[in-house]
Amino acid sequence: MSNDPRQILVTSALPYANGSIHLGHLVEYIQTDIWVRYQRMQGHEAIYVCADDAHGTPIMLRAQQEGITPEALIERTGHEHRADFADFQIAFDNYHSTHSPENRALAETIYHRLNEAGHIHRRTIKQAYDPIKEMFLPDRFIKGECPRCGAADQYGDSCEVCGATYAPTELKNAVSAISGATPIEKESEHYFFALGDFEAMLRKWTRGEHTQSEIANKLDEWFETGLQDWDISRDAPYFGFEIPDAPGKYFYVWLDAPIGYMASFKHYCDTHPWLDFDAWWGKDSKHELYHFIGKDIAYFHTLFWPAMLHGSDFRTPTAVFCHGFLTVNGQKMSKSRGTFITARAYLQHLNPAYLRYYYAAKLGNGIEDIDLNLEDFLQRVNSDLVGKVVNIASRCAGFINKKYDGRLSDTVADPGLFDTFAAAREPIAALFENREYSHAVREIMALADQANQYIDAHKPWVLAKQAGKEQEVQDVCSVGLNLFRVLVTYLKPILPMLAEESEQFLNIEPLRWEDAATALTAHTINTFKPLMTRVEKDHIDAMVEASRENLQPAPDTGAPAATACNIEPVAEMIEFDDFARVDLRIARIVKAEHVKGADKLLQLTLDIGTETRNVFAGIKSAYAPEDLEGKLTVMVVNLQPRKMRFGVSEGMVLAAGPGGKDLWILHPDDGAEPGMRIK
RNA sequence: GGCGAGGUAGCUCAGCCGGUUAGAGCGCAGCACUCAUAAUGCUGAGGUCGGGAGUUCAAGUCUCCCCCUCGCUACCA
Repeated sequence: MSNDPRQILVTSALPYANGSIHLGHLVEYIQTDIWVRYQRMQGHEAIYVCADDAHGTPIMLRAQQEGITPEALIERTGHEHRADFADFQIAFDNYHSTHSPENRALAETIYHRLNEAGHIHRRTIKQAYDPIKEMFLPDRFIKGECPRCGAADQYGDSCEVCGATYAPTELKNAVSAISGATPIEKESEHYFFALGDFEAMLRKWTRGEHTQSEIANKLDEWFETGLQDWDISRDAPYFGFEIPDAPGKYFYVWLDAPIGYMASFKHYCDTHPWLDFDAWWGKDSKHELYHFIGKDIAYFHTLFWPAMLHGSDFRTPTAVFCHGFLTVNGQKMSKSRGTFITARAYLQHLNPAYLRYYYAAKLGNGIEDIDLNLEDFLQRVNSDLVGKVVNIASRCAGFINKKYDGRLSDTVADPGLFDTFAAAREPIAALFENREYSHAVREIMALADQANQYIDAHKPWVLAKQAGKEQEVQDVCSVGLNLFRVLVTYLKPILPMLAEESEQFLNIEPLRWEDAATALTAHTINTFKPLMTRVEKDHIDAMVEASRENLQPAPDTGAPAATACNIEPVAEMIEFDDFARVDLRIARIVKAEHVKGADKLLQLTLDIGTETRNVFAGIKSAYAPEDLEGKLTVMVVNLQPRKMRFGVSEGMVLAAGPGGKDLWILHPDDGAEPGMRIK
């Protein structure tokens, strides 16, 4: 493994400055960090940069909601993010912000170059506009009734009840989620990036082993669909960078976000003058550039981003590495289940090393999702790390410290076994290099088993009681500690803190990968202190409990739930006959149950006197099934049955409220009976 | 609906180009040991490899159909 030092620039995706880092984010940062630390241990120059993604409508609105400036918001979030990452030992060389002078300059440069080369087009488009807020509305900020199934409170792009997709303008009774006003259509000139100009280049690039095969497949699909122009401008008011010579037009947040990688590196160069920005980002750069991202943003990183770079005379990435999503206990992270766990909530209860190890033990180089099974997490960490690895040091150190003054033997008593351990550094290195961490961990733990078997076979505690066996005891324990040292070397990218404390214990310089090749002999170590304690079930439970949200879920992304106090305007007048067409009845909820796979639905069985109806109602967020059973409510009985994903809904129950927890179904006064018509 | 990934022991996962009685770790049971953070070692139980059909001398491993899970997507990036 004595290759020439490589120059490697590595990035993780930029977290959005609108929310906290959570366990899902950390999959990526831990994955990247392990890779970077591994490269550094190999003696390569690996520079790891990241930044907060600070622009866009959600940030602007969130700041307004809190009554602060966007700058203040992103400043605060930036501090929070940095602290979270630092505590998880994510070893960024530089952590910057997309709202920075470097990013502005680079975004402008790239834009100018693309524009001069004719890759920017201008076109007037129609968009929904909030006349009160005086701003254009992104799809997610328009709510209304689904044009297909009539479900209320749907976003402007798609219906979460029936799955229909549509333009925001098709939404019925649409309102701005920001002001509650009815959006109007308004024209505006937008700027587009002609992605199609780069099809040939992109086809070549994506075939060149710059992406995983799964992503390459996906790209083929996108090529077949055809590459569309990309809308890269947004109208004021917008928190971002104004487009040069285009007053009132701003770069779309996704335009300057990846440029943030460059900006962060540029900022780093300014304090590290021996680094030449152009040598890393220039068109003919020989250095390596890697982006670690989630599979959800592959489109941006494997199409837009290389095209933008290529079109503006910068280098393209060496590779883009995608990973899957995180599930907790086999399900999507959920606030009500307490599995939506922020980095900070985790840190308040558990050691970050546990999570780093567990993720490593599950991460491969594919794009499969990984599951954090909390029960498995506890057992795995305890038995592997505490029971196997740390135990090796623990069971040997006592003898060496007490009987031999901390002195290791002059020779390696079992060179064959040590060589087995040392020789593993090459295959394990290859696994780290290829991001096959789970495989690497398996190999390392297999070695740990061998080490324990060795100690068990030689039984120093028995020898210690026999006169004349002093040398053997020292030898066996010295071998054990040497094996431990090799294991720690291999685990160091994953567990830097454990490595550091072990280096202190072993009284050695920071371990490099090649140190695994040679043994420590005739060397004095320090007293052993427990290097890692067990995961306590109580702590996991406490973390989950603390993360469980019983109250109103906080608006974490997208549209703020600021509509609660907004009263919809009165709809247009109708005749009595129009109303009479709607057949409303008193119904008794005889059964209410969860719908497997549905996020928002409850399945209700309603007695309307003459028959029972099966109705799916989007009220799961507000009601538990058991609270509904037996109650009377009001339903529309002559609504066309609707085939839904989970079955046919034969009517609808009436409810009011903005959604989420704030949803209330109607109850008649005492005395009403199922089947009675409401008129 | 389309596409992608997946469905292998209780749990988490390996199984490359098809080839002997299907593996690992954890968990479980028994035994041993007591140096070690009740850690470790040995032994064992436990799987018709989602279901069905096919190709083959031979199929978790290839083909087709079906079922289930997850994700993306549905003119949106």
